[in-house]
Amino acid sequence: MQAFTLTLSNLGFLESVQPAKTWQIRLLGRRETIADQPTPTLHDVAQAAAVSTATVSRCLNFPDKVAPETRQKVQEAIAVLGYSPNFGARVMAARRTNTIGAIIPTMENAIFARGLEALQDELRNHGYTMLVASTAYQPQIEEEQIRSLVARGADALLLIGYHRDPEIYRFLEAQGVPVLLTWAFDPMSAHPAVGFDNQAAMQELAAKVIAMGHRKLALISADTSLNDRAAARRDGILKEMTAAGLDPASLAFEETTYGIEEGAVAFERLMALPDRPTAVFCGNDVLAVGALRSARKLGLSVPQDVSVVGFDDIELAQVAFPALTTVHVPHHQMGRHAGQALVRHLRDGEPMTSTALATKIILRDTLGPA
Amino acid sequence: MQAFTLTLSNLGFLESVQPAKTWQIRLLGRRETIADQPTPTLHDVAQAAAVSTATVSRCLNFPDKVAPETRQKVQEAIAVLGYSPNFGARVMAARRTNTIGAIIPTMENAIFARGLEALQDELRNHGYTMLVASTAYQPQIEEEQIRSLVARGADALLLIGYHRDPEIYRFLEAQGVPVLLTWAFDPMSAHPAVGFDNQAAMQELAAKVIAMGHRKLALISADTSLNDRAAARRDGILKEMTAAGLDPASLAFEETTYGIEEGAVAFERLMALPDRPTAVFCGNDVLAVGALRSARKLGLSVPQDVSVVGFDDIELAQVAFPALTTVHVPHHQMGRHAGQALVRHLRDGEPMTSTALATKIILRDTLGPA
DNA sequence: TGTCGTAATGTAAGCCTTTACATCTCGCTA
DNA sequence: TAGCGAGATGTAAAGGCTTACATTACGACA
Repeated sequence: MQAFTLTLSNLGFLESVQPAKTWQIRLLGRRETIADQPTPTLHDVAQAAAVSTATVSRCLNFPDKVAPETRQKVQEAIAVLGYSPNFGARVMAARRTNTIGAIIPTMENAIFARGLEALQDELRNHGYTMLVASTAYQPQIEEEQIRSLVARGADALLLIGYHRDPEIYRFLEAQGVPVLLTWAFDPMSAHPAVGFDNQAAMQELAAKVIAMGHRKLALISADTSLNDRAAARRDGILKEMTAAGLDPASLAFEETTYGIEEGAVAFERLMALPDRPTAVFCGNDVLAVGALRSARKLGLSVPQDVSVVGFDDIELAQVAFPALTTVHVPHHQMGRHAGQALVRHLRDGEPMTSTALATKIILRDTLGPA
Repeated sequence: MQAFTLTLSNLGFLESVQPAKTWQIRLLGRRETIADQPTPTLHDVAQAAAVSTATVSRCLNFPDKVAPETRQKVQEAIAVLGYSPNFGARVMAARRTNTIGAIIPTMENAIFARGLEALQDELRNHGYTMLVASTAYQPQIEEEQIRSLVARGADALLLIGYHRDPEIYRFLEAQGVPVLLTWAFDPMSAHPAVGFDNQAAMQELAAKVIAMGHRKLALISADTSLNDRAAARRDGILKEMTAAGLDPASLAFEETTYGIEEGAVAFERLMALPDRPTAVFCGNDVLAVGALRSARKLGLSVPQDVSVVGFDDIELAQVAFPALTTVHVPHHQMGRHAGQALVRHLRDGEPMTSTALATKIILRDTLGPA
């Protein structure tokens, strides 16, 4: 496209010509440059290269299927015209998009970032594009995003956790869009998932905490009615408390939204309790870091005065001071596995496989004896 | 779609019928459910509602333009069939997507997360969808993502920083896709941007640091050849050093990739220098937090033994210990402004407006006298 | 030299919407 | 009662690409 568009787009004066015209172009809906150059199409390329549209298309999609000299000509034409295939048309004709949509609750806090980056990497290597959308933990935004991504022809969707309106699963099935769930793993569910058992992981941590002599426990969690991971983690604690002969009802429970500030506030409330807990579980590291900050402010030392444990093992955890004891989630591995499952399903038609990954407790400096 | 697809998708036995057929369907490329239900189209809805496709389309796009009873009928048909408009076809016919693409260097570290969330929010409120892609700081992945998003018909693009192959800007202009740059602001550039002056901001911080008596300065930065923000920040320090009569060449300079670990390693190298710096600038908070961790490990106290300052003021900064002195970037405001500029341009045809936002130095606990 | 197979290329249908324009139906007005 | 305008709906073209199928060219083989 070099010479050609260079010339054109650098004729600076054109930019001030006929502003009204620019507006009209917009009304026409045709995407054109200010110089009224319509976006080149396959057809234009074909003409420029003196071949048929089919050949150009093949050049783009199956380069081996066309003779080297022809390919050469076509590529030149593409370069000269600055051609870029129209995705919409392409999708419509081919009925596939090589696109996978990932919908996550939030982009803040980097909770999902690492796994997603791994997923994108895996998908890219196989020619798929990943599109991300976030929902701010709001179910109705999630539904909107799901519909949007489906309408955009996503070949498959990656969603976080199990909990959502059954209606949505039905819609997805009606639309024939495969779904892979992640960040959770429920052996009882029929939906394929690549994740880990939130409940078991938290239970294991709870066992460790209780073994340290803690009897007065607390939990700062995200809204468990909307977030199945949070609920499962809570249940893990409750289960272990029961197993250890503790009254599950004695768990001091704070529900809040994710955020450092929120974690800090919840922690303060907990510390103001008459029968102050000696160990505070946090639904994730972000909340835990808030709790840590709050403890510092209250003049409580961790873990001498109170133990704090998190979940996720995001970078924050090792940077926090004191370094946070938490549950390590294999984010990277999870993203990779999910990508592989998706690709195998889409490309090779294999059934989507579920995988449960192991978590690991990382003992750092915030858990001590009661 | 309720009743109908409910029935169909719940006829569990269908799932085991003719697996070979499923494969064939995939070959055909037609997205169908296992029960061979082709995805319903506008046409199907029109038939079911006994109206024309135009009417259905109007129902979807301009509900007021159709009579209430007709609308009712159509909506029922849509529900019964589980219809979802085909985005590709829609884009092709309407030649607009109401989609804005945002391409960021990374999703890790939450550097861009906050601003993006604000952007998405703003766009959503005006009926636009934001699509995010990340580049892992690799120019050629960025180019790929740009082309991909353009091909997908993004009505506009939001990119980070100025620095990229001029060829790309030409391509974008040839395609008639407006671009808004952000996270940077260069009054000299012709490209519209909503951001802040990285150089001036860092220079201001440098002035503060030098005023504290520091003479031996160091900088841990991202690759300045690929990242104009990093380069501008470095230049801000150099400029202030010159202004203060310090030799800019005396700045101990460590280039590394972004990451806590990387920051830690670079900091260690710096501390091993014969003429150890007393103040270490970090290109961003992530690196700074790494430096802090490293200092702790080396037994150096901050800011008594060495001062450390960051840039960005992401959440990490206030959670770090000691709390990090850094430059506050108005992420949220930036996202909102960017969204507004984009919407005004796209919807009202206004020229894209540039905005320079103010940064602010946040004095916390990591900067002390030399 | 005629036939055949193969590789390269061309032709044209079809994918699903939107929308300009045409048509129809009413209820009014003159 | 004829004529008119407004509102509701229908008709059909267009939009850019892929791909099944048709065609062509050409070398090999009998």
